[in-house]
Amino acid sequence: MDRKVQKEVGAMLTAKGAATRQRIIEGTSAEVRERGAAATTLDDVRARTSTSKSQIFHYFPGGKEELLLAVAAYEAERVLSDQEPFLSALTSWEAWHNWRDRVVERYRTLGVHCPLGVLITELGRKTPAAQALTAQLLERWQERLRAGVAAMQRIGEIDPGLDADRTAASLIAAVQGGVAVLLSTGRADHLEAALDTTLDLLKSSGRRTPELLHVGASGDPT
Amino acid sequence: MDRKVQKEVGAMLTAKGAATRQRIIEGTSAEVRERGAAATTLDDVRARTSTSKSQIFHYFPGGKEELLLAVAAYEAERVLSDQEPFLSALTSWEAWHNWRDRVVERYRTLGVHCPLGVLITELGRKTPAAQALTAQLLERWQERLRAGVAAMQRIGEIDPGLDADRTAASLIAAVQGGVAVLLSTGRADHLEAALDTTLDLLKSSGRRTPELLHVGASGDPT
DNA sequence: TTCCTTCTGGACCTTGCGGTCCACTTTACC
DNA sequence: GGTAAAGTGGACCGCAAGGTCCAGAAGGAA
Repeated sequence: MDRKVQKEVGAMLTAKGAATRQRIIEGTSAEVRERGAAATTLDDVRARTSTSKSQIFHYFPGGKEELLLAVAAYEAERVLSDQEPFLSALTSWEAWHNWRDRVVERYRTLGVHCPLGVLITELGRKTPAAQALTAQLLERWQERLRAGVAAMQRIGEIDPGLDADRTAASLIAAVQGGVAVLLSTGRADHLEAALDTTLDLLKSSGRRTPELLHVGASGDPT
Repeated sequence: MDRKVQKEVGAMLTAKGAATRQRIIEGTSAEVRERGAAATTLDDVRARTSTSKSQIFHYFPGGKEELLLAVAAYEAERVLSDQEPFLSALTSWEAWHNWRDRVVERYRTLGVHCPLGVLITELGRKTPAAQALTAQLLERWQERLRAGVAAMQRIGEIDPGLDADRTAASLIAAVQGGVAVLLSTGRADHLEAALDTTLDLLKSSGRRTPELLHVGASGDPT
């Protein structure tokens, strides 16, 4: 078996080459988080990763655009994996709250340096490829949430009359909106409020189903 | 009385000057909506507004940064005024739905060319002045929504136990999140879903108050 | 060892764009 | 109508930053 690794048609990478390529991606990723995509220059990347211009263009012939796209894909993968294991097992309210806490804590820590936010807002609008990548990420994310909602509906904790996909969409919007506000003001209040509010709706919808009805305790938002 | 208009200390504008200044702002605003702030060059502005470099720097000595800040302020004003008269009279569910329709329709029309989104995401992160402007806009917006929630609480349509400010915050997040998704995918589904979901929660919370209790009809989300 | 491919370093080119300068015109007030 | 301030046009500058090129080093298969 060949020790060289095939990247795509016609492109071979040695172990050393693959390492360099990865180093460039991760260095760029860090740079983008700190300064934004537009403000990140190839010279910054070159300095940070101890490489040279020729290497960047060797591994990313499309130049800066191709590099940023690779970084976006790299980050997109992390967005979902960072929410595990909670995201894949939203089968109890405890799991949902753990997920909520994970999301809030992650973005609170990242603050302005949210990788996805940066890439979505700076790349998504111009590059069709980046836009497709974003759309695909959101779809996968939403599908996980939809599955979680459906699971809760099955055990009677969420009103079966609700549209699971639409509900998942509004959860996505809650997160994205909270992050948007966080990015522009530095405060995570909206993120928490939006998630809590939406989760409260889901909880109370379950309580309202006939067989489990026990009204009176109107979901305390604190 | 002087025909010249005082702008700030030491700066006088004739009617002609004021008109030119305004033309520059509006032209830049349009350019930014179409291409983004970073991609908008002073030459674009110059061509579009039939002016010259010297005029831009005459009216905005701080260069591009000052110009964009002026545009941001101009747009921020429009964001709220575009939601009138609904935003200031959220005293019935009809008013709330009219407001919701106005927001959805506006952003659906604007699509990728959302002025606030562009400015928040491209300027907010770097310029402290722009960030302050954004924060202030969100605060004013949230205060209007908070007042609306409080009004509905007073007439028993929303659970008085809810934190009005926190609820308003989650509505803000719903809008911002929907817009964020719209910006990166071109679809307004999330915006609608998030607003509808949140409004449903508020409605059902009112229904749950003791004196108005008539359970069974679990808020149909369609 | 030999030969081919991949990898690396860095000088160099090109261009786009923010910003400057200065001469000239128009407006406003006396 | 004179004069000073405000408004206007456009040539020009400097530099940052993306991108090119080529010579040479390192690595792998025979």
